[in-house]
Amino acid sequence: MTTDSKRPLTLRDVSEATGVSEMTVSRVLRNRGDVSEKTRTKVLSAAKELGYVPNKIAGALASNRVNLVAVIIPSLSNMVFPEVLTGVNKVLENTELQPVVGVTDYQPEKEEKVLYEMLSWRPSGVIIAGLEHTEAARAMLNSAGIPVVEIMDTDGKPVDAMVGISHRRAGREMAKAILKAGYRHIGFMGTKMPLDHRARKRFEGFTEALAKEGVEIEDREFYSGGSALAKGREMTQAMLERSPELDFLYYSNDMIGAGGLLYLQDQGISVPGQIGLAGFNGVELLQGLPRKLATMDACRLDIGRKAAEIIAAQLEDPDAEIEKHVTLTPTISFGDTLKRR
Amino acid sequence: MTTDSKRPLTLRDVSEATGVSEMTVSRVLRNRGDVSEKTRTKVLSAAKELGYVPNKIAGALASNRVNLVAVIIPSLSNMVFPEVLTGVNKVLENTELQPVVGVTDYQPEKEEKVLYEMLSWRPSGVIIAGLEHTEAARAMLNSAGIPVVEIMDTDGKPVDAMVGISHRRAGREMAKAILKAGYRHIGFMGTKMPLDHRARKRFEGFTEALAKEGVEIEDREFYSGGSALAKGREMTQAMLERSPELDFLYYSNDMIGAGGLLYLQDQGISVPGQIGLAGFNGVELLQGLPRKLATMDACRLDIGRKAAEIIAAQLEDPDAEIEKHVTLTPTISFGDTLKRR
DNA sequence: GTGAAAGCGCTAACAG
DNA sequence: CTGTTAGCGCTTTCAC
Repeated sequence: MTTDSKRPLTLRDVSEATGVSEMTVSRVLRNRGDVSEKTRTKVLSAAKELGYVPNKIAGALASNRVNLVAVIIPSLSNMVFPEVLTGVNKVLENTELQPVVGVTDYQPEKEEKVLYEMLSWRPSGVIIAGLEHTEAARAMLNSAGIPVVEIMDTDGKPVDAMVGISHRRAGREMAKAILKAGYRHIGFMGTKMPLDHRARKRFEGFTEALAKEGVEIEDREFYSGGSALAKGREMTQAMLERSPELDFLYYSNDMIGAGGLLYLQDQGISVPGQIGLAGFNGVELLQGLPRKLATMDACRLDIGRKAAEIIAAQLEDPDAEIEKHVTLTPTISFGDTLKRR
Repeated sequence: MTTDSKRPLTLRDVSEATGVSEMTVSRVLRNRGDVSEKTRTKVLSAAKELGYVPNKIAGALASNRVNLVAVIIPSLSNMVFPEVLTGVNKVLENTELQPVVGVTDYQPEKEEKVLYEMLSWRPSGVIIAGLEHTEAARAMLNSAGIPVVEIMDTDGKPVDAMVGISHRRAGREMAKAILKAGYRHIGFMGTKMPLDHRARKRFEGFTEALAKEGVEIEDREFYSGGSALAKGREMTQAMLERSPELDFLYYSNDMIGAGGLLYLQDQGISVPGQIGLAGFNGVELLQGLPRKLATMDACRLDIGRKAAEIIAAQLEDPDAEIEKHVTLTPTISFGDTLKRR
């Protein structure tokens, strides 16, 4: 039976209960070294009986090994990072490693703080979103002496390794597809987030590719807070009332794009004939909407997976030859809202 | 400057760099006890200069204090738990405590494993979803000697404290509202998840309240995997083709409900006149859909907040009088898909 | 196959 | 205000 004593049990308790030395108990519990089958079962059953739970704090200190991987992301509330986490989990499940998540709310200072907190637990590796960090954060990553993978974005120089897509290129590709389909009067809607560097880079790539063909964005609007779907509706309505000449709307994420799509349908406006639409992300959630929004897959699952693989591989063999710059290529899906050519 | 040495710095390094004893350095870094302003600044600047990051592993072992709260939830991928986490975070941000998240995928064995892993880090408290756990898990929670709050559900007996809503009652209330509105031919759609006890309890409460008025569910369907929105469409179509006499559809979550709503609109079926609809959860995401689905708020943010408050209060003063059974009352919102009476 | 001793990096508890 | 001494619970290392 388990007892409800105040003090958690220690190896010593198990040792005393079995008459086996602490050392051997430790060996049994960790499956390390040879232990006779007899003592092994004795120890195991005693540990179970007593309800012994090992103290990883002490173990980590003594062995100087912490099987934790810090995963630092900006947000949990838009489905893209949870999906990255799923990818990370999938890979780490097959190892001794365990992810620990920290959230920064897109604030550099908070990122710095979260990173500091996490590093103080001496994790075995760090997976962190983005390539932009405070100088102090970069310094910490540099001197931590553990594998570091920066994820999501590859437009920049990583501290160590990076896995992601080029958001600049993603913006460019979408612009090209839109122009190729014949649209010329383009509006843009996105989040009001100066610190979302990836959205910024997509936007830059987008305008750059348009400019190359002599096209400029004719209207734009940014939002913050609230339900993205509703905001998409509102912004789309406002923009079309203001700029009725527009024939294409590019949204910085699929949720507001979906809101726009629903609005246009309500209005009986023909999509993609009269107006074309595109978003970004490939949100699976939206499958099932009356019409499929054109979008671009951000490879979130693969990013998480690959990042975890790099960490795991590097810990397994620090001298292994590992590809440290992984750029995935997002695929564009035309859906029902962007004419094909 | 920070150095890129292999070995992480220790207190001793800072001590040697300043000529101040380790103990005093420790005091400065933790803001504990009186230290002269002079040594204080000297230590602080040296620590910063060297890039010292404290080792919480060692600190925790020595002080027998770990400022971690284990938060164990079934899933990250449906927006309800991230929202609970947000509530937890909001409260813990104002304390020394830090949440660490574990995910169980709705599997009892995995829950047991995750719990074991987390307890082995000797957290200061546990917040865990649901009241149903394996016997071993319950034993661990019992003997951990730390505050435990079971969340989401209050239909059962908690190990220690609980915060949530009564899902049985939620199901009953919705049934009553539906009957009161005059609907009599009711179909049900939900996830195929024998282990989602809360969905099960809602269903039980629902059928029970119907039965009291002599009404039975006339058709039902369960799904698993895939995009909920799309599944909602498909299931709704299938069910209405099979059972055209239905005048109300009750969905176990808002996403499939929204899919159903979109399908009915496509078909030009009048809602809530010809058919009424209701979901569960109050997903903010869906604001912005052409019509608002009737639903019931699950109080997710409040649950997270309250649970964290209980943990924090209990740690601050173990003898404080704390309400350990908190039942929140979900409010029903009729939206545009359930006739009012 | 098993055990004894030493310490991981820090902090509690004292002593000055 | 500052320093000294003992551990925290485990694992490493070496001895048997």
